[in-house]
Amino acid sequence: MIEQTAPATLEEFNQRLAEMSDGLPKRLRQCAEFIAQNTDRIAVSTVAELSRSAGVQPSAFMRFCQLMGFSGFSEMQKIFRETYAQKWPDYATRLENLRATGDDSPSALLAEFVEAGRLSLENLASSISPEVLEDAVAILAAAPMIHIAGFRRAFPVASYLSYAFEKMDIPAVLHDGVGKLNPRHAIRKGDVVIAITFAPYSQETIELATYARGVGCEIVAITDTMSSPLRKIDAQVLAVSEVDVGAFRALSGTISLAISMAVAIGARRDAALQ
Amino acid sequence: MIEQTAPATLEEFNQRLAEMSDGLPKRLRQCAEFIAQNTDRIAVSTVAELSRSAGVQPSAFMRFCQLMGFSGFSEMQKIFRETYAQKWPDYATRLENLRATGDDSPSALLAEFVEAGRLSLENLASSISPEVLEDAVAILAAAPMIHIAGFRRAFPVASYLSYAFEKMDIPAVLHDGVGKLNPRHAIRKGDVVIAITFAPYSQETIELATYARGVGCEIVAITDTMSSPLRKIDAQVLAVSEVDVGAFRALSGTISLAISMAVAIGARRDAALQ
DNA sequence: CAATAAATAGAATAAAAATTCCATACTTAT
DNA sequence: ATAAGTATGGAATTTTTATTCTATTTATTG
Repeated sequence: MIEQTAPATLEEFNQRLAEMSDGLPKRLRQCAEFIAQNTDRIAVSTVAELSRSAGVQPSAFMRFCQLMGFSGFSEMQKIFRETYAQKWPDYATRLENLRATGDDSPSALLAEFVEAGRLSLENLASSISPEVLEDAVAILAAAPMIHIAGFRRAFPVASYLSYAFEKMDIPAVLHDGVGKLNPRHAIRKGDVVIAITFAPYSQETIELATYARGVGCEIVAITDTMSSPLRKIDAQVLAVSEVDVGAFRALSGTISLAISMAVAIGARRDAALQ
Repeated sequence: MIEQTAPATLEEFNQRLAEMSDGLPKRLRQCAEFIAQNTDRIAVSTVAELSRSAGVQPSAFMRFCQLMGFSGFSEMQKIFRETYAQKWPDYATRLENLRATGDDSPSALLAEFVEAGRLSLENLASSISPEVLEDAVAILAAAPMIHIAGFRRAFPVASYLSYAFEKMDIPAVLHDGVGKLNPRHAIRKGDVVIAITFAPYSQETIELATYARGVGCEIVAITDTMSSPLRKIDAQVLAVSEVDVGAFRALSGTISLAISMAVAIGARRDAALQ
């Protein structure tokens, strides 16, 4: 055996695989070829599965792992599981570590939020179904009046929606709770309500949505995946799972979803006028 | 226990998770919440790893799997390992797919905003200097009172800051322009103003900041790189360059910066009390 | 065409992981 | 305040998975 150091990254792994695969005996070559074409399966398969798919014995596959420079299959699998896990790091643990090292500098925190934001955006891209979004936009584009409800940490999202609708001359009311006025009289049958709330769900939003549903309004909900009460009132639910940093979240995903929706509604209305 | 059929797809899984998570005892709720936010790690982790990250015992985690309708963890893991292969052509491709559904479809727009948000966050991470941020945090942590000014599209950021400060018991006032009252009388020497504005710069924010500077307040500005008027009044400037999509922007970078700053200030104050 | 080295298959063993079980702590209702 | 019913933590057990060993086959070379 010539090489001793194990590849530590995906790049090194591929390079190693390429260098190695000349002049390999039959079964080992089978392994190399199979892996080259199914690299992604390493993370989620067992030796037995992979070797069977490659048409070799488990022991042959083990020898292949060792030739690649790893002590065995588990060590090789590790780099693939970690590469995968990098995209979904465990924030609870990472914060724990950050605190442990005493590193609560503002820029370390910023890095956390940036990373959390990026993750939320990636989640969003894969979790929002085009159909559900399309339905929500269709409902809102047809609304004579849009009511926006979102308090506490959902309020920034609500206010940005309100800003966007104003810019595009779309009739919308932001229910902001100023003066503790009861806003219900403004909600009429046929209007549509955008309700934004996350656990712990704010009572005002739920009540407003429930009331509106009662008088025959459609509800578009921006909420989280877990047990949102808005699911129970037959709302069109857009689920966003934001990644928290400590007790706060960056809202990146939620705001992106909201603004996309607003712009899509604007475009839909413009089209309808022509 | 009422016997339920196990979810067979990701959608069914999420649905099940949502309907289940009401009235769950503590540990099982911890499992549910952890899994809701870390669904993708199921494929590449062991029960021991997941339960440790969720802060529960392996046996609790097993009970959770069974409540979800599976015979055990392995059966649950199976559906994630099987769908893994389809997810691997990952983020780039998913965005591609989202875009492919049509040029002005809501999901294509969403893809644009997601991408813009990611770019902004990357920019932010590399363009904010740790020293400047540190200075801003130091100034704000020492302030007897923080005034927050941000209107129009900066208002969501301002309101989120206000929310965060309230949560952490930090004295702060959001100058929101309700009732067009003149807020200046509330600004006293020694207070600090956070001014948030982007081109085209809103007059109210500039005026407020200028006035405050005049009476001896320090100013922390969140603004864009180009020739912001706030640079002229000797403010501590944090520059964010957001990427626009059409006439709108996703605000991801700005909000992430703001919330990190707020949390850092909170930590600094807590430390000072001990 | 031996003689030797390399490669392989399959069984045996070791290690790790999942799953179950049970004593104990906690809730809830009376 | 107490008993009945749940929920929990931790250890014990079972199952699965990785790894090693060895007899046998296949290739290589003088």
